[in-house]
Amino acid sequence: MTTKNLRDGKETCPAQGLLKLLSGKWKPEIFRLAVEAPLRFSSLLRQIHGSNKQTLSVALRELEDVGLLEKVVIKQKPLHIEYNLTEKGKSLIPVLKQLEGLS
Amino acid sequence: MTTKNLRDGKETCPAQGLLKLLSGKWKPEIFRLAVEAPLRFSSLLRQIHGSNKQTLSVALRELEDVGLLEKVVIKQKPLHIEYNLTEKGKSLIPVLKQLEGLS
DNA sequence: TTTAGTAGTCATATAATTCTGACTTATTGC
DNA sequence: GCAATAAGTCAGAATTATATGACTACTAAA
Repeated sequence: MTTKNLRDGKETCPAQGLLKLLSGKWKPEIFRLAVEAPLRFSSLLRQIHGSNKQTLSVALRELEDVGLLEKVVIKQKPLHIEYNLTEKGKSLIPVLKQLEGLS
Repeated sequence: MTTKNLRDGKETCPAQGLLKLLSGKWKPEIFRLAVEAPLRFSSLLRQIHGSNKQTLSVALRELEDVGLLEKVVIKQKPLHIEYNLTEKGKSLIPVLKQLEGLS
């Protein structure tokens, strides 16, 4: 799922755009971890097995682009960056909980 | 999204499996049409622009495999086949409506 | 038994996504 | 200035998903 595709806006199915927000191999997992605590890149890389920097980096940017996560730069000893859920991101939580309930 | 991937069952995110049910370029659209009325292959092909027999055929089979659609063979003049929502499929409707509400 | 309509399959080609490993940038402390 | 750490980017390879066009199977009516 490219950012281009995320934005091409030719959807005829109203829910499709929102399903796409979490489409891709790792975004649901990234989102779930973001619900639990603010994300940091290196920690994400350690927690998500089988993925890689490139893919996670792109996924984080796309989640940011669609307004589900926001990036916060923390100028500490070694540079730190946090990804936090936005309000829009938080609004998805109950829907995902409902989805879990259906399994 | 292959059937293999749909079934490999290595999810750590509880909602991911269900998000995958409707993953792929055409499944959300197929599902939406199935909510409106029973699906027929040739009609689907006419209604969904930009896709093709092969892809729709695979998507229908996957939706059937995960238990969202059921296939009904109707032995009429020319052979007819209908795809209908299962109970599981119907249970997804309110969740998708909620998703629409978030856009 | 030929023909027409529906619902596909198959082999192959193209496109999109994900992975790998080397390289880059920014910050702080020595 | 130099090393260490975090957070990436980049080019290219591998994998997965989607598209194209030719072909097949089944049914019923003529």
